[in-house]
Amino acid sequence: MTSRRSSAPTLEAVAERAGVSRATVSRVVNGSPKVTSEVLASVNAAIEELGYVPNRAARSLASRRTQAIALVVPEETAKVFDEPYFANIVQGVALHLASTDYALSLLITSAGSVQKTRRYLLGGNVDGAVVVSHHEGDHLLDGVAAHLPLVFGGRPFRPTGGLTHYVDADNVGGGRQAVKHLIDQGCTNIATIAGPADMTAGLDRLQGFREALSAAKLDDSLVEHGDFSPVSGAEAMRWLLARGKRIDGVFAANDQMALGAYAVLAEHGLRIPEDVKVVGFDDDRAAATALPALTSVAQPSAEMGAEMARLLIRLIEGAGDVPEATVMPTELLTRASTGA
Amino acid sequence: MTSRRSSAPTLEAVAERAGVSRATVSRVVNGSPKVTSEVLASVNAAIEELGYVPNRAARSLASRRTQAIALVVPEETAKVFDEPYFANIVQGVALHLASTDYALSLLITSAGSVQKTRRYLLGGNVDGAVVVSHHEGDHLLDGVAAHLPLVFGGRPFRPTGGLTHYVDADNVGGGRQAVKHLIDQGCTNIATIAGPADMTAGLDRLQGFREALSAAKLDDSLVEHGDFSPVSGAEAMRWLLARGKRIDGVFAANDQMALGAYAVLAEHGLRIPEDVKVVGFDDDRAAATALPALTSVAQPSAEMGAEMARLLIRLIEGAGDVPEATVMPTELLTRASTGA
DNA sequence: TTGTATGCGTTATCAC
DNA sequence: GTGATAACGCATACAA
Repeated sequence: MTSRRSSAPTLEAVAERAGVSRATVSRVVNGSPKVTSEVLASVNAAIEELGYVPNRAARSLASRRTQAIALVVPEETAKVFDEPYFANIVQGVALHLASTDYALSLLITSAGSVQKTRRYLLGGNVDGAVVVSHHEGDHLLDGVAAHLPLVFGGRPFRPTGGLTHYVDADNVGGGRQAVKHLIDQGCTNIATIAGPADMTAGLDRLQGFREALSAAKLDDSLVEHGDFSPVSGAEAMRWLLARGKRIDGVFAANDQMALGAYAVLAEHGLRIPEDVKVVGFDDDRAAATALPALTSVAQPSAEMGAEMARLLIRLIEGAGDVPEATVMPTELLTRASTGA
Repeated sequence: MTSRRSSAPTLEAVAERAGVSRATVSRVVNGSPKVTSEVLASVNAAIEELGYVPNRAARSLASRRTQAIALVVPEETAKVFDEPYFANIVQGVALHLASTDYALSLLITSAGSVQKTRRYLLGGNVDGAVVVSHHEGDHLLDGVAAHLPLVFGGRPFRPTGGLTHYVDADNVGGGRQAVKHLIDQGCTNIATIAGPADMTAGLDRLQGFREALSAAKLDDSLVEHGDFSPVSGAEAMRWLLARGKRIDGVFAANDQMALGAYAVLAEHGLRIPEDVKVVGFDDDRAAATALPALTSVAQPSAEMGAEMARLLIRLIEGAGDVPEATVMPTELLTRASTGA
């Protein structure tokens, strides 16, 4: 049996204690400039003495603002919460919000709870939402953007009429960076294990691959798609080798697929990095501990989370100059797999 | 410029549309049994047509309940969010809550925001909280338990007078399990790299180590403490070897330290598992991909998160039979490091 | 600068 | 079973 909370002191109690009206207390609490320093002091004293803390529900009801934002994560994503990427996004968002006055509601949306999520978002529970999703056809939020400020993590698959804002890593640049590094290391026959065609991150990285090769006037036809899983990476690598062409460099759209390829290369008696150099993407935790350690393109996921939160708050507070797209720089971490 | 939300339909609008009073609509919304099926139908129709969704702030203000719970995570913990343990706890809590009517507020508490967190919790923003912490001296929540139902993740360091409930993994049993496995594999000189002395998880695992050795009448004096980091594991391993006694089995209180020990064993020309068998704890993602793959004790972290949420809700809803301690079973995953 | 009065959208206590 | 009506705790035009 736990004892129940003794009803908290209200604004009115503070008003009486300080000998002023409720309105004045409200002003003090909300930091209004129009209040005498004397009154301010006595009110603050009363607040302190009573341990007053404003009731959010009441405040939100009266002000029509909730001071809360939602972080929407699809269940499939949550299940792979151990992908550092998502965990870091969540962390970044939460950490930034901790320095503001906004609370964070974490929403995990399963296939069956789409309606529930929509209702939650549209039910005036939050002032805005950060959405971390990435698949095409997430109609989940169709129309919501018209009613609620939204910031997406990752470039949406299709343009959404100017009212979606998003924060993305520079996937094209990262892909370019990765492939350029392979070229610099002497590779001339470079293949890529691309991501699925329904995710912009995969497509953008592939484009980076093409741009780098085209700039160096090298062949860019060695392309196979995977679904970001290790087995799909192995599979793709098998197909690439089956083409019979020489391959001395591989750029995988993520580390998991790169590591999947490791095994297949070994099967074929190809050594990394002597025979084939490999670069991944994401700087998965497994990258550094792999043998050989995997060179990878890192994206600043925690910072991206923080940036999403920051932009959302600006949108909520009515800033008119919030950029539709925010692209954050990637970083190439060279390791043994490219002979670093 | 995003267009603003067109004020949502209120309960009153539904009432008018259905030709009944607001009270009746409220009853329908809250599933009261005292309502004619006809009225119920028409009200539901109106709700559907208007796309009505109740306003939480108003509801919470009137009912004095928030239908929200907080998940409190200390910042240091958040920073190691990539420890699967915490990510899984968060996931477990969030996923369970998704099947209920409760919303989840994620609170990351930094050293400087302790007061803010306390205010949030005591300010009637939530009906209860799940606290994932584990260090001694987290006075952060002193006294809060008296006002708000709380469920901790992990056994609190000191008893708290009967009003704290917690969910923990069977760390003692897990430690016992790990060491017993080493014994079964033929080890007779077993050492342990224990966790810090101010964390119950570490202490409990150490106790499991002692119990298993004592049951087998083996020496249990080979103990060195680390702080759960890889370097501390390496350090501890060095000290253990420096004692000059033969060691053919090592139980590390977590995988990170076990992997730290890997390198030191190699330096000393000791092979795993031929010369020394190693067992870790947590089933960190790095465990399976390590070379050799690390045998480890896994704890059901996602399930623990779900259980915490479940218990908290029962507390909130006044159940009197909620157990103070809930201990969840661990599982030994045998891999190459113990010659499996 | 400060106080007064009204409203925010629901729930809950009554009568009917 | 259903409908008025008073809270719930705070913000905010408006008056002073």
